[in-house]
Amino acid sequence: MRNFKEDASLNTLNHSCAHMMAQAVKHLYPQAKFWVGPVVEEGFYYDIDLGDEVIRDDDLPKIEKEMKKIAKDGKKIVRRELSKKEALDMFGDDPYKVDLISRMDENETVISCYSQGDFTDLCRGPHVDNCKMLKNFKLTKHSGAYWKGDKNNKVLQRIYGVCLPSAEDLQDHLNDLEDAKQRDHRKLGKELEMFMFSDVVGSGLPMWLPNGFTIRRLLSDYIMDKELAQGYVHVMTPSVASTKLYKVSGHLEHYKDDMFPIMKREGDEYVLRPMNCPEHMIMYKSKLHSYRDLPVRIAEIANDFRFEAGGALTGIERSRAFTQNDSHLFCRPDQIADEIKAVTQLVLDVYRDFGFKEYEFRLSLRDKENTEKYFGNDELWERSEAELRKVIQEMGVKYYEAEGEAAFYGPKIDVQVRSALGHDVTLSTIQLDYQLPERFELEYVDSDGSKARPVVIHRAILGSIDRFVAFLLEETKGNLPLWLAPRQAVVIPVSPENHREYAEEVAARMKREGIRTEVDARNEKLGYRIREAQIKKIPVEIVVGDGERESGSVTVRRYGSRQETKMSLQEFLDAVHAEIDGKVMPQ
RNA sequence: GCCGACUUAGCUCAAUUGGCAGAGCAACUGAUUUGUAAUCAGUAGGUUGUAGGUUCGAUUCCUAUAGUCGGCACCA
Repeated sequence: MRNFKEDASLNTLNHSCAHMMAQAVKHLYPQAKFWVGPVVEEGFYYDIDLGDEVIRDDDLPKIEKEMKKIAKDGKKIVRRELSKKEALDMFGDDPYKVDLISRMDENETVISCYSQGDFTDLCRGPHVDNCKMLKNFKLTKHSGAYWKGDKNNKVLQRIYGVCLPSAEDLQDHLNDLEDAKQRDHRKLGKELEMFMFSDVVGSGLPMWLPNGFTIRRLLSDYIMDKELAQGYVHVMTPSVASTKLYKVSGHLEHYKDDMFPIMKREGDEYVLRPMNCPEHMIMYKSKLHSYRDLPVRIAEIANDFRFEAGGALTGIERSRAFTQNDSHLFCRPDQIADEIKAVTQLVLDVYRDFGFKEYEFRLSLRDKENTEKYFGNDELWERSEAELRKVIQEMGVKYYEAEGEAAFYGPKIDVQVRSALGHDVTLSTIQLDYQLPERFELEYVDSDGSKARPVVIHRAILGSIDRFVAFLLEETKGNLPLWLAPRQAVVIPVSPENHREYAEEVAARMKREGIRTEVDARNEKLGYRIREAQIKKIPVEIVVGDGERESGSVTVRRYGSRQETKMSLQEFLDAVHAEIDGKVMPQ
């Protein structure tokens, strides 16, 4: 997908188009006042104050029509540079522009504005020379957006659009967007019967159907095996806990409104747990640890519950009941670097196994201004941020830094991926935490016999299994690797009447060898049953008729291919086992 | 939670300005006995998300509510 922000010429084009849109909006809504209209990765938008009016779906075509008129009219676009005073004089009656101008540095910033016909707007530029270059645009969506991103502020009207050099480019781009919708995990999940929702069960509460559950089971086994090989131990803790626990951890204070409400019984208070770190802290504390025992790596495939805001729910990418592939590493300060490196390496290994190539490491730091969220002492924050930065640099992986993305208790290394719809979401996370050991008064006995405080590393590799499945479905378009496919093979007798017995025989052998196999001996034509198997994205289709039965062989066709290969049953089984064991990704 | 849109059969979608709610697929029944992406015929399937209201009459208009979708805010 194109990146309108990073491509310089697209950036200029879209920036200019944002202004042209503003001009059109001004023609149609004379009261309109404009905040900012930046270029973003998916195009441009402009935030507009329309007073009491709001933008509705049918308003976009009207604005587009006006924009077309302006583009056709083809006014020149003229740049002018202003002093701060001139700028304030010029835009003095517009509180939004005054807000922008007054925050500009008088000496360093050149304040510029661009004019086209009857419209002038403040802008850094650059712009194209003439409005007639802005003919191939489309307004894609609109929404309310809080002024300055603060929910206490007024809601402005935001209109999104894209502008491309040619009509063909624009059409291609719109087609790409349409294609992306086809691999939305919610669509694939429904079609392939992976999971479902019901408003009777409740919003944001996924139910995993047999196909989806099979994938979850396989993924859980996969990651637990990896963890076992690295010295993790697995535990299980309850999905409900006393609020006392979350008072100690600090979560109740920070996230009360994002948790399912408190349940009261027999004088006690309970919550559905939003995460499971505190339980692991308590487990660690249940016995005395020697410095020799560390690191202790406690892992759990844990169900957690968060009352996500209604507008945040997105299928199984973001739900109210989910399962974390969580772990807490209790280590000595001198072990931090090695542990984080091992975890980072595990992330890389896992992503390679699944063929993920498009992902970014993000060093998530605190926002120093936000002392409400990021409490604790500066020195500890600086130290832990520096530690993570050092390790990630030593690993030699590419990363970027993001302020204000840290957890309240410490900085993180997050691994970000982009969903089919373009959402930037966290898949894996590694978090360094000095706070929880403090709050839970964790200890180990050091080599000199004194009590010392361990450091905790929170980490999730698959992240939430739910979100991981969402991403996997989108990446593979539902064409899953053989080892993960819920239905691995279907055996189709050419004639249900004559070849059913042999088909059952082949399927029985495969099932005995652990291959998830079905027989499709329905009274339908072969072509029909092949088509169904393809639609269900079953990786292996086996056709058996007279020839196969007589020679004890099978004819194999793979998902997405039209090639048929006849081979002995044994040969076929060997190939399938090799592919499953090798966790081979589809090409 | 905020702004906007949507909700019709199991699924995907139709239904002129308010006038008897339809199609394809799936399901079921029968015929056909199949060699690589849809065999033919028939049957059944709905208080049009829910609750109110306007009207002689509401899928259509109004109000409330739930869910979904696109953004915004949030994301331990």
